[in-house]
Amino acid sequence: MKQLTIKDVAKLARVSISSVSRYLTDPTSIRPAAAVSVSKAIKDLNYIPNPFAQNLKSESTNIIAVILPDISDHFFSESCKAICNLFYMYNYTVMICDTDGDSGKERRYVDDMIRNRCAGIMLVPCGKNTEYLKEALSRFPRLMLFDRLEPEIPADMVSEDNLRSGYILARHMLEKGHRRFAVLNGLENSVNMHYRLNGVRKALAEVGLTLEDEYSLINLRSKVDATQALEQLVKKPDCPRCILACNTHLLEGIVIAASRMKLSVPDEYSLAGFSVDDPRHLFPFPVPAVVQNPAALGTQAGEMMLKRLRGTIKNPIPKIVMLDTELIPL
Amino acid sequence: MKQLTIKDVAKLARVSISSVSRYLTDPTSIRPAAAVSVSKAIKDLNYIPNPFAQNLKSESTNIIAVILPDISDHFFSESCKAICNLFYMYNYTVMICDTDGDSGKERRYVDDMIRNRCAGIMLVPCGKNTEYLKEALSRFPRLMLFDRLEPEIPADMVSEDNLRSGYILARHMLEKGHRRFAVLNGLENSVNMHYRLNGVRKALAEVGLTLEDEYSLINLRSKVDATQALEQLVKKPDCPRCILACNTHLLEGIVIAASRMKLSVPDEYSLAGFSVDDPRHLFPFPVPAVVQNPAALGTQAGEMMLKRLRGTIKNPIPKIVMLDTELIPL
DNA sequence: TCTATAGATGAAAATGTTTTCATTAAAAGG
DNA sequence: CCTTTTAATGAAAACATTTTCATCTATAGA
Repeated sequence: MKQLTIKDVAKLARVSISSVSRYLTDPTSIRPAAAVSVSKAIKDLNYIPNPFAQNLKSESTNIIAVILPDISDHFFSESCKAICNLFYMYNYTVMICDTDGDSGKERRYVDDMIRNRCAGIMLVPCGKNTEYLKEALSRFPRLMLFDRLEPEIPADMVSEDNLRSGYILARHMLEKGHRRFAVLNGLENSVNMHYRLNGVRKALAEVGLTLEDEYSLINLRSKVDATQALEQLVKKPDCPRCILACNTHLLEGIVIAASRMKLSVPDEYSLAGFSVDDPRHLFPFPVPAVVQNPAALGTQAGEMMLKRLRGTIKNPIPKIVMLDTELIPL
Repeated sequence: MKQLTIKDVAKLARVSISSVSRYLTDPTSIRPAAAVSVSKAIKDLNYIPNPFAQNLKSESTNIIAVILPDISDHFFSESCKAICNLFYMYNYTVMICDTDGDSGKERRYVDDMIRNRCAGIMLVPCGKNTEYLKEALSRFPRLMLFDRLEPEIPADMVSEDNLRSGYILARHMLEKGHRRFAVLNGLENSVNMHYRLNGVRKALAEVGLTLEDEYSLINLRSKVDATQALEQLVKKPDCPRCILACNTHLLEGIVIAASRMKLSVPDEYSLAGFSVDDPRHLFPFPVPAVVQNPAALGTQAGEMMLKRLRGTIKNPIPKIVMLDTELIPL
């Protein structure tokens, strides 16, 4: 079965190929009578224009590539959903690529998408070997980053203000009277982890305190890691009574541990941290938390991309947007 | 800046266009000396073949479309990740489309992807107005369903065996001596919800029991709904002591409620249900659960698609695969 | 009624590839 | 050394569309 072409439509409608093409881009651009018969021919034949032939001329697609480390992470999947919803309204198609945190995959996806002439690329970099991005940007300027900042890369970026988030979280617990903290952190090579930890440190420093090395744990990779870490921590005779978990997974992990050990929260111990979802619905006892807003992040980043696509922002200098997060207090 | 074409490469390498094209598909198909100079020309010019021109001839892409109701749902995002990983190995690019459970969006995405000549479509139907799929299948046979069965649609399908899952879950609790159950269910229009509930009913029927209408709740849409529902339930004087939650979200919801009310689980009340993640890591007390395996589902479905794409399965009759789930006992 | 102008139309060129086909060059066989 | 076979090559056609340009038709203005 041969492919149906514009030629077949033209023949059936008894007009020229050009007229059919014109009808496709703007039905009012041809004689009404002709428009009717073209329209009928398209329906009758069930004709669908070949997008490759179209793109071959127009030299661009309406595909937005979203490239990120882990689509199964709730934070990213929520961001994605917001991005998809936004671009759906503007008739773009969103393509999500999961790099698994592998810089090789990331690079291949970026190259692939540039080759495929996508309209724009929204990237959450994995954080390793990001040098190639400079070269990619020079070939393809419609590339932006979100969630994770890469200060060296001259691209638009949208991120939550993790430094501030860490700061206000620690401030809040200080105001509650806590003086000694244990902090559970994610992977060492994560920019956001560093910003958050530095935020906490800054708040402590302001009141003349420092974080004890023994109680600043890094490279915890999962809920289970956090559960086990807390179980170990509370065995120590002088364990701090305020435990901060610097990402959602770790916070969920220590809440499970606390529930299991039947710790009295927030009386005996206080837990606090970062959470993607509202901690008031998520946990059995009160846990103050900085709630992240992945949907807002996705929407903001998407809107920035849209502006670039439409040339609303003429200034070619990269723009960096930091989003506020909200602290749900005790 | 004009686009760099194969012509430029040919000129620089002092060979014909055809030779360059041949080199691109198989470098050994031209004289070694020529191959070297073409290779050098490509590098020097930083030439990238135009995929639209390529596709225009070959009339297909290596894009797999995954269309599903909610990418922010952990179950689906895990499936997606598995699908992405699988197809990455085979040099396909995966395109994820979020329909938001809207049949209009779903339909538009399916049409879009067919128009864009994707290699295959993997769809989780939203369950409403699925009639259009028959027509779509007749135009485009490389369309399959996963996770949710649509018995009327003649397409390949891969799904977990939800009837059996509901059955073994209820069996397990019957064996533990329970006789009266409360069951919390998701949305009424979900096929899977019906299969699961019917599985539970079947197990009860086998020992001469029936589910009390008053304790079979449907249309619970979220964790919070489930939390509130359990809080109401336990107020009733004759509330069953075994509470089943027929999806992950609801199970998490009732666990939170039980923790808050400090119910003694599993002594005073027994909770059980369906869970995407291992309940032993997820909950503070023992909760038997049927663990779903979204990654396995994605991989199985992806492999079936791959077989169709390569023509390994010649039989055009749709194939239906049901995956086993595992019960993590008390 | 005739001319000027605007709008609609179709032929043909252009888009960047792959593939076919005829030709040439080289290698193998006698 | 000549013939046959094989391999490599380039010109040109094909792919399905958009766009340019010249032509034609009809309307408006005088």
